[in-house]
Amino acid sequence: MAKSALSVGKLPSNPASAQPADRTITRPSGLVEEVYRRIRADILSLRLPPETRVSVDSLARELGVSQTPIREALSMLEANGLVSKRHFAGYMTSARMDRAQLDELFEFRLLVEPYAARKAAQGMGESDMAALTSGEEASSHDAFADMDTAFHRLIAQGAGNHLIADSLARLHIHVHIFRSCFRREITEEAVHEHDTIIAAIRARNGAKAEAAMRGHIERSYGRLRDFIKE
Amino acid sequence: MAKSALSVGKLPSNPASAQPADRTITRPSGLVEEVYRRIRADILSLRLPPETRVSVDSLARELGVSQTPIREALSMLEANGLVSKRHFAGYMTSARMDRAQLDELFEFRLLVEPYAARKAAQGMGESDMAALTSGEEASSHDAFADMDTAFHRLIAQGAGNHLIADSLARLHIHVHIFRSCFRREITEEAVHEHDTIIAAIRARNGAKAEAAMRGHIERSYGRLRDFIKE
DNA sequence: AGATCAAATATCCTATAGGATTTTTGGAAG
DNA sequence: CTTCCAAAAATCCTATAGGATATTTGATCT
Repeated sequence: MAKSALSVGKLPSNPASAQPADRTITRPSGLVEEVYRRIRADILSLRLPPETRVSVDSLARELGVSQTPIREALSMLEANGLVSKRHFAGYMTSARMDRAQLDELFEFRLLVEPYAARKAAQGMGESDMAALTSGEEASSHDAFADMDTAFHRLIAQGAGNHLIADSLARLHIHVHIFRSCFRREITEEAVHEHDTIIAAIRARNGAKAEAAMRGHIERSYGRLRDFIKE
Repeated sequence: MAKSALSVGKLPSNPASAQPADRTITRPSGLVEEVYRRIRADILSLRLPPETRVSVDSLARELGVSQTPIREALSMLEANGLVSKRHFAGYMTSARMDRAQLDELFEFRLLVEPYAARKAAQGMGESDMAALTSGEEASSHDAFADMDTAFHRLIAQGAGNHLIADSLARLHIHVHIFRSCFRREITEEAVHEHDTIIAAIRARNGAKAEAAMRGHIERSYGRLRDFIKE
């Protein structure tokens, strides 16, 4: 994630990643980032399920730090839509997506991701293209979820537009949470669809990549929609 | 802006707005929100130009509050991409868009806004549609900038997808800042283009609205691009 | 004059404390 | 048994203080 004044929704990137032989001086980078990542990880892993109250005091005691950095981290999480705040009542993890939100989310993905796939097929770097993996070798649902996130992230980045990559990354967080609530999704189909997309991108076939991505998202929507009765 | 777990990028909405006869008890809503809006307004009005250092101490003295709420507000602004932080060095307003970022921004708008215009034409509410204004009666560049923001916001909301509305709103902030740096833009053309779009939407002509919006954004890009030599 | 380095200042980051508000608990009345 | 209300507990919100770091200033040397 390159520097970008427009790189809205700053998810503090892991400092230990993507720095092959960086000669920069080690910057402790502060407690806030660490607390941020900790809480964010807890939300993504459902250790903090949706609509769970998050107490500043409790977190301070649990993590052994004072309230100030925790409040800052929660403010950032709030700006990123992972928690919500009520005045004098504290923070709470956001509610799980309902049907209407799922619809909106996939409408947005359907608008942006096929376009991103086309552009990625046309201009993606060779190394990133080689790193694409369908998630076939995933050993668990959690492992597949992570590989799926990486798959879509790589393609979004391959489109060469930070705004596209960032907005899709932000949305994918909620897909991840939603999926984690229902562990019965069929991953085989998704793996096959991923393979089709990878093949189109490796062939530098933009139109085919776009169509394959569109189909993948539509089917993915169908697989997820059934989990909501409403 | 309706409540939405996905309503990422929470820009604390003005509490005095859009509450015609609300019977809810007055919630002071805290210093943080007020500080947030104050700093945000200062950035948008160029009272805090791009790449200006923002000192927590100075702000605390200037606003007469302690550092804690200011730090929280700045954390939110950072998550929204309006300021950036360097550890132990403080906050700084984000840099003005360069050519590459302008290109990415308008590529994104060109992808999303025409689609939003089509959907708005098909399903927009009558009252919102009546509120659409081209900005003809704007008396200054600043006034036109605000009306332009409202114009695009109404259409984005008319599309009925909070994710679309939110992401476009966030991007438009940067368009606003960019434009404010160069006050020589021709607004007459934009007004005319707005009128074309309004006519198409009022006629419930989705295809025409989409095309008109596409043309408007392309021309708007052309008008803004000239301000960057690089 | 320009560059270099050290001291002084300004600022940031985290911790702690006190007042204000919400939530919960417990008991009494219907 | 349920409902309602008051007191207690927990929690939040803001302010202030002290240690740590970056930035600036100013003097010295080449």
